[in-house]
Amino acid sequence: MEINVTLPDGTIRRYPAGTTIEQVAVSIRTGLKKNAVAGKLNGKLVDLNQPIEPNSHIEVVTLESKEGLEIYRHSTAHVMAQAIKRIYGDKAVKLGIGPVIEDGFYYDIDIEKPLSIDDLVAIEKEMENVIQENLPIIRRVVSRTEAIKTFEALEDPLKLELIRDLADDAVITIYDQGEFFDLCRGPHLPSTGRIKAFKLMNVAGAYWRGDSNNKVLQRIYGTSFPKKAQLEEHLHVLEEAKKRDHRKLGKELELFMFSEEAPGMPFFLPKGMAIRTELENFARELQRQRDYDEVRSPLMMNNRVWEQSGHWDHYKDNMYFTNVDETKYALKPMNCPGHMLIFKNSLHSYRELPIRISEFGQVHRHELSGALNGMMRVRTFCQDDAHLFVLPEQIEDEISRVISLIDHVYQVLGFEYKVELSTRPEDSMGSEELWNLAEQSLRNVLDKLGIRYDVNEGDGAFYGPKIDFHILDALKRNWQCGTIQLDFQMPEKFDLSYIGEDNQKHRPVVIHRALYGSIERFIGILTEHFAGSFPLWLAPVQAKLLPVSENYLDYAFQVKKSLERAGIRVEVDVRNEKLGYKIREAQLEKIPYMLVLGENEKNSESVSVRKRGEGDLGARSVAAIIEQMSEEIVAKRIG
RNA sequence: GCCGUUGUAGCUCAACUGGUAGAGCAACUGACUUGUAAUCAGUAGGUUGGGGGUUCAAGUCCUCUCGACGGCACCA
Repeated sequence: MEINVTLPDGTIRRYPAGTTIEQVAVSIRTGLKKNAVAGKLNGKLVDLNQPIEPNSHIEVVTLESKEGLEIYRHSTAHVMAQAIKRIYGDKAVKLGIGPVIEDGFYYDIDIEKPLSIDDLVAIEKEMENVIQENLPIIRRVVSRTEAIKTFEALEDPLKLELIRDLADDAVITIYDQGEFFDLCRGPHLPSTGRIKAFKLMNVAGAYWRGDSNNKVLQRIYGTSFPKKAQLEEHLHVLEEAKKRDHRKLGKELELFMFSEEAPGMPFFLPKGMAIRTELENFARELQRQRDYDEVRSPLMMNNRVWEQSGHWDHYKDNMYFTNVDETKYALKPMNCPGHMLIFKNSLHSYRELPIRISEFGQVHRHELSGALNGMMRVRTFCQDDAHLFVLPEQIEDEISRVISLIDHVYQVLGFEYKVELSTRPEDSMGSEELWNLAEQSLRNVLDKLGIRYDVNEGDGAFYGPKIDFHILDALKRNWQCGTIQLDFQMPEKFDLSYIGEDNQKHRPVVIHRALYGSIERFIGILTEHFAGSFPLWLAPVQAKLLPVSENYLDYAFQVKKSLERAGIRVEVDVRNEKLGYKIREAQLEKIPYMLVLGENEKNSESVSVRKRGEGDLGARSVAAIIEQMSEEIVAKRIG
């Protein structure tokens, strides 16, 4: 008997009943068999040896597709589990889950012996054996009782828990490969020999089922690729990321430091401070043009303010407290309450609105010790914060203005970005209608501006929904920076009002927003994005003067003065060293412009220009180089 | 916070199973007077993160503690 199936290109083919997906693949193109890892039967992923069904839609999944790669990696995870069981014993190793993740896979296992990186080598070796043996990977449907019996015999409580939680009507499948089998939905590669390039990366602790009340299992991370070259490339990218690590570069370039005396609290060194000041002034100027008023509020306020704002209820676990003359004070974790007090300091007419209050506000948040990470996750940081007090009918217009401001900032820095809308979280304040209204206004603005966005359910702030901006750095990593949050709660809590046209009191709406988010973190991101080679306008030292010998020091200081008068940050290498040596150092410091000064230059009021990334540009008059650099700085040109 | 790893000179790193802490760079001194990625010689630099313990003897072993790193959990 023959049956009809439809292929992705719409053609209908006839095959004998019982034909497998693999046989279909061969019939389409002989070369396809080599690349095929699984199939899709009516849109559902299945194994290659799955027989086709009458009148079904058939697709062959190859290694080139995302799904194909995931199957490939999933099977690699199984091979790893098998190798671990072979080495440490079937019953000594309890298997948790072993899913595919962004760049590879992991398997969570419960095993007495703490595994270290060194143990991974032995596991990799055994994996090679499993691959060499080229064991067929075979799907087997089992009944619930059969599954339970199987894993009871194995004494694996983790798998039993997973089985217990499967839906009543779930089809339970076990995949066999040689002596090894695992509870798994599949699909899988047809055999272990298909795996060509893999590497185990790391071991770490991880809570069973992601719950911190559960036991900690050992998680082994690995990755695999269809081709050796792809694995090499992946490892190379990881190397590159390591070289750009802002903690390493921050130390080498003397941007910032950390001390045991203040964990998670960065010290800005002069060079890092120069970058920070530039970033602040950039934002400051843009805000000045957009009618923001800059303020500064206290770092610490009476605890009753935080009780009033709701921070005490929703945020106290992350706050620092202290006593002042028997009164409880708290270090601010956010700037909003301070700005509410400023708004309340005077009476406001509807004519004044919108009022835009900005602050480079230093906040403190007690992050868990294990969460700290360089400048990326700290316990004190500066928010480029602002609160806009607006009339209800001004909401959408104000928000779109902020969006265009954020867009401008990211464009100048050369970042692509993605937008996310975060909605009401579980632990939220205020009525559902107000939340719905707030979420709707944010959607309206985004839709009106035609901005593509993802929705992040339940990820809003406790006082309101938000639009987050995620920038994409040079290594395509995602960082949440800018944010716009709509807030109907704070005005309520602080009883804010303005006098309307009708001479009555009305409640304003508050919009919280930040462009960089945390300046500390933003500098960390910029450091990695530019690999320490900051664009001229941000570079801590914009030009380094390199006198060829001590005889030209006087001339160097004269040129330095000229550059400084033009507002250029400049240093002179006064050391008694050879030119090559000075160049090497300046190069390692990633200085954008090196200006060499010797006899010729001194005689002609000029400098020899060596530009970062371009090399020797030849001589130029002092006036000309000032002109060139100033132009580049003002334009905020990137590289 | 949890699991694991880790901490040696300003920096980067050595010191076999317990047996006198060492190198390069940087710093300092001197010579050289330098032309596009490292001139030469010399000098100094340490309670091995901190406390306690085992031992004839501890950088090394045990224990407590602090920091950092890789994850997990958390991230208003």
